[in-house]
Amino acid sequence: MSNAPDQLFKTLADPTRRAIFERLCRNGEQTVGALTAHAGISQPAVSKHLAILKQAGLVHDRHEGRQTHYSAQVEALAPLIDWTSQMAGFWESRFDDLEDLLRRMDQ
Amino acid sequence: MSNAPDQLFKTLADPTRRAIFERLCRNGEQTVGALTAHAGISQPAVSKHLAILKQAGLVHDRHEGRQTHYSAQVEALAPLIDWTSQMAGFWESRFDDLEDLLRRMDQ
DNA sequence: TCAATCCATAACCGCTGAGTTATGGATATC
DNA sequence: GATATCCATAACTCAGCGGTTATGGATTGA
Repeated sequence: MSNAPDQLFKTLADPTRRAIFERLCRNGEQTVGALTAHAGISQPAVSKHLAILKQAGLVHDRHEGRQTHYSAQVEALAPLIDWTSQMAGFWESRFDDLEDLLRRMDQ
Repeated sequence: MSNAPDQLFKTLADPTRRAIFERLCRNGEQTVGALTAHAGISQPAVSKHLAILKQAGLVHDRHEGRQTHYSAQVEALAPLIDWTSQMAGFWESRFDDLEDLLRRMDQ
């Protein structure tokens, strides 16, 4: 089982899949048919992308008759933000260590 | 040529490559040999990962004799932060009346 | 100078994954 | 009930990518 940022990065690495997610973020809930109309690929391909996005928690599906409505779950991006700020934090703390070292050397 | 977030996502999607980047963030500048010692893969594989990280602007290399020192460039993560906050922003603004109207007109 | 070390590149290989077409189940429409 | 539509899954293909070994250039040390 992969950790959260790993799955998020892999899921969002594909441009087509990211475009679908972006569209759901911009325009809100969409049916598979509407998404397929703009994706430039076949309907099964879109369904597969949606399944992967759902697996990553990035989208939510709602069944209504024979259509399925998908919507973005932006909260799922949280581990990505965490990872990024953690990396920046490591870098910053190293900088702080250097600053601290230089300050002590100065005395 | 792919846009910035696309290259970042693809580069960071590989766990081995991301581990190398994380190590550089945590521990600062490292030689290829030091990175290879912890990566669990061959030295050429590490060099290839570093080349891809460099291509994405995520690392910087410094040649010193026969060794090459690599260091993380956390600033390169900026487009990732931008993209994430943009997605969150779209999600927020979907409750705006004008955007909602435009969305329904588009369908 | 000769040998050893460090790293990058080349050439190759197996697997993953994104796309396709085919199909079927479920729902809507006639 | 018959037909059409929406979507998901199955089966398959093919390119790209991450790994390997082989090799060589550059630098260091004996």
